[in-house]
Amino acid sequence: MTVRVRFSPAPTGYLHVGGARSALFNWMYARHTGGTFILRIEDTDAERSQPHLIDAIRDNLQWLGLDWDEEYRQSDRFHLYRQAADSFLERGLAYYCDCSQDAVKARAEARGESGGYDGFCRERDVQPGDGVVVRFRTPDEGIVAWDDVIRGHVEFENSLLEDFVIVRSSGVPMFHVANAFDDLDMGITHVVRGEDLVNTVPRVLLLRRALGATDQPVFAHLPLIVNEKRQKLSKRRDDVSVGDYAARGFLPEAMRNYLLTLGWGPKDDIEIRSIGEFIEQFELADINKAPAFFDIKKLEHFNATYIRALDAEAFAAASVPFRGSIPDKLFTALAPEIQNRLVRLNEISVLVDWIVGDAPEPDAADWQKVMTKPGVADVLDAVIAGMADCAWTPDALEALVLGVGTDLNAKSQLPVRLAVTGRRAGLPLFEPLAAIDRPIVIGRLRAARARM
RNA sequence: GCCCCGUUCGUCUAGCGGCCUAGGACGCCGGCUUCUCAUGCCGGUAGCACGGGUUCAAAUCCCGUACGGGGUGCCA
Repeated sequence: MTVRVRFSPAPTGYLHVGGARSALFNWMYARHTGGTFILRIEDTDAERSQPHLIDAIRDNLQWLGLDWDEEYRQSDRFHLYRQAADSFLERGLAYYCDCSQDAVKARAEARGESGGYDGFCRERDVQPGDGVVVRFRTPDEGIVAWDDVIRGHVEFENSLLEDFVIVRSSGVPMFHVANAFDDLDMGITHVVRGEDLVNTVPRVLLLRRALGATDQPVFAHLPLIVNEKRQKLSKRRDDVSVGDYAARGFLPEAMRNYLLTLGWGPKDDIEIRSIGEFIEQFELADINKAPAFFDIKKLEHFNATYIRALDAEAFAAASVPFRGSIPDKLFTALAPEIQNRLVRLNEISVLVDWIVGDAPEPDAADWQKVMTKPGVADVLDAVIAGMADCAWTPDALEALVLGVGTDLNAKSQLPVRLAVTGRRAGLPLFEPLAAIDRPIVIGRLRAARARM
C-alpha cells in the first residue's frame, strides 16, 4: 500500500504555526514512506475563504521547503459533493429540513439542553426550497471507533450525534461531506491533523460508510501547540503567522527543525540536524499525546544555530532583505562577526546602524554604568587627542584606544564604544570604526565628553 | 451541561517493568577564553501531578482523584 496523505487548510487566514506543523508532519510521513503528499484547499465556505490567501499558504509551505505532489481545490469539486448528498437523499440516508437556526435553538432550550438538533424533520417529508438544508440521518445506536496511531483506541456513541447539516440552504455542501468524499476519492490512507479535529471523525466516518466505503483511513491526531496559558494557539491572541516569522528573520530550516521537536523527538537526542536524517527516523507512532508549548526562546536558539552554520555565500544571500543601506563591501568584511551575533536576521540593523548613519542615544542606565567611572574623562580626552593625527586603520585605532587604557590604567574600549556606537555591546569596535570618517568619530567622542 | 483527550525539570523531550540515585536540549546561574557583546569550552540548577492497587521489581501496567485542554455552527 502506498501512503497518501494530505494537508487540507481552509483559506480563511494566513498559514499559522499549527497548520505548518500539521503540514510538516504529513510531509515527513510521506517522504519517510515514499508516499504522496497532497495539498487540498478546503474552500467550501465561499464567504470565509479568500483566494489571495491560497497563494499565501502555498508560498509559506514552499518557504518551509514542504513540496507537494498533487493539489486540489474543493471549490472545483462542488458537483461531486452535491451528487453524493443527492444519493444520500435518494437512499433515505439524509433528509431535507426547514427548521431555522433559531427554532432549533429554542427547542433545545425548551428541552433544557444547550444546543443540538432534535431530529424534528426526520419524518416530515420537507421539500427542497428556500431556507432548506439537507441533514444526515445519524444512527440511533452503535458506536463509531478507530485506533488512532497517536491516541490509541477512541470511540464515540452514535446516539450522541445529532443529525448534522451536510448541505447549506445555499446549496453548497459542508466540509464534512467534501472531506469524507475527497479522502475516499483521493485514496487518502492516513489522516494526520490536529487534535482539535478528533470529534469530527465520527461524522466523517459515517459519511464515508454512506459513500460505500468499507475501510477507514488510519488516523493520527497531533497534540495541539499551545501558548503560555496552555491554550490552543490562536490567530487572534498569539503571534503565529508563518509569514511574520519569515519577515522577522527566521530561517525556514530553523523553523521547520524546531516545529519537528514539538510533539516528536529523535531517539538519539540530537535535535538539530539535516532534514534527511529526520525523515529517516520519523514515525507517526512516536508522536506524543500531550500538548506542546511554542517556545520562542528555543526557536531563537535553533535560528541562531542555523544562522551560524550558514556558509559565507548563503549568509550573504539570506541577509539581503535585512541589510539596509550598508555597502556590500563593508558588509562582507564584517559578515562573520555579524553572523555570529544574530539570533534573527532582522537584528543586523542594530549591529550596523551606527556605522552607516547616526549613533542612537545611549541608554541612560548604560551611560550611568560606563561614563561615570573614574578616569573616563581623561580617557576620552586622550583618545580624542590621539585621533587627530593617527593612521585611520583598524590596527592603529586599536593600538591608540587600548594604549590609552593601559597608560591611564582605565577601561578605555567601553567608553569609546558607548560614545561612538551608542551601545555598550556589539561588533568588535575597530574594524567598523575605521570605516567611518575621522571627523564624525571625533565629533561623537567630543559630544560624549561634553555631556559628562 | 454533555462528549473526547492529556499530565516526566520553568519549557521541549528520552524513557515503552529491572540498564533510572530519570538522560539530552532551551532557559537560568557560575567559571574560562575575550577590545564590549556574542561564539566556543567547562560546571551547576531543576522533574516522574496525587492516592490506591498489580508485581520480586513501576516514571513505565490497572483504578480513582485533582488539575489542564479540545469540541459542542447552515466555520474548517
